[in-house]
Amino acid sequence: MEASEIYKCIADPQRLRILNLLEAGPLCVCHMQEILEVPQVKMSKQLSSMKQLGLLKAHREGTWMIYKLVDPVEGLITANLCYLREAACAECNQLQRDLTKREKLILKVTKIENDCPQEVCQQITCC
Amino acid sequence: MEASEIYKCIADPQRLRILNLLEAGPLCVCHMQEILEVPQVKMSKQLSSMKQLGLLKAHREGTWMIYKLVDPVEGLITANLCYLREAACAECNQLQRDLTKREKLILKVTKIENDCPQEVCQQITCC
DNA sequence: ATGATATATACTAATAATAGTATATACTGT
DNA sequence: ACAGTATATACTATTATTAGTATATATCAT
Repeated sequence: MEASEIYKCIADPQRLRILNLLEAGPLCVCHMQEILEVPQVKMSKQLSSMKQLGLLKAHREGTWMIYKLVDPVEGLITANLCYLREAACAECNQLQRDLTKREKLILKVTKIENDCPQEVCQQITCC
Repeated sequence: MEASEIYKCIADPQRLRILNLLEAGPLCVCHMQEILEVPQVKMSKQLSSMKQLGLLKAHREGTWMIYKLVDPVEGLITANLCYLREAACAECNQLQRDLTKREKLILKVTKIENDCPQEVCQQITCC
């Protein structure tokens, strides 16, 4: 994959946030939507463009679609996320907040609502 | 500066190449033009957009305009150039070739033609 | 089969980015 | 003042990206 394609992808803050979330583990669309507070259409279109680009893959679990980063993760993505998580800019702080929000959400849907896609809830110790 | 602005900038291979060249030292417009083989208008417009963004600064030396990276160089730029110079993709290889071409050109204009902007030719041992 | 939930796609409108041509400016040497 | 070189800008045409609304598909529970 060419570098410019990757940069074009992460030049959109929303897409960068998606990659940031997924680097921490797979997530289903509706939960990403909830974390990022973005309309469904936009979410879906961005995910599909990233899938097409070869950064993400998806599979279905019931009515949920679970997205994850392809393995191995594109090095340029990893390197930049790593850099940004330490850096100081509005967008960088957002990435941290998103990860926190993700933790809380997974806990909620898993332990409290008991309604979590298997692959997502596996990330916490209860199941 | 927000990360997305920087990514939008380097998402254009041409602009990335400019940053790559300038990280090795200041250069005047016409020499960058020669190295990148790009029309004057395009060169000028890209430089001015990067200057406006706050990544570059310029000063005049006779009829030449010498561009350089602002100091300190934006960390995200440095980190990415560093990564890409080691990486393997068409654009990454191009960056290496550009640096070689830059060396040769500076040598030519300095030693052979004896017609080099002071700040540029300072980079080689002869003057 | 029907309704509910989650997700994707088609289509359109709106906006932004790029490229090209022509022209302008700044400086130098004569 | 004039010609030549280097660079920048204005304007226009073209193309790409994004956003929004409506609609379609897939799965599940009843």
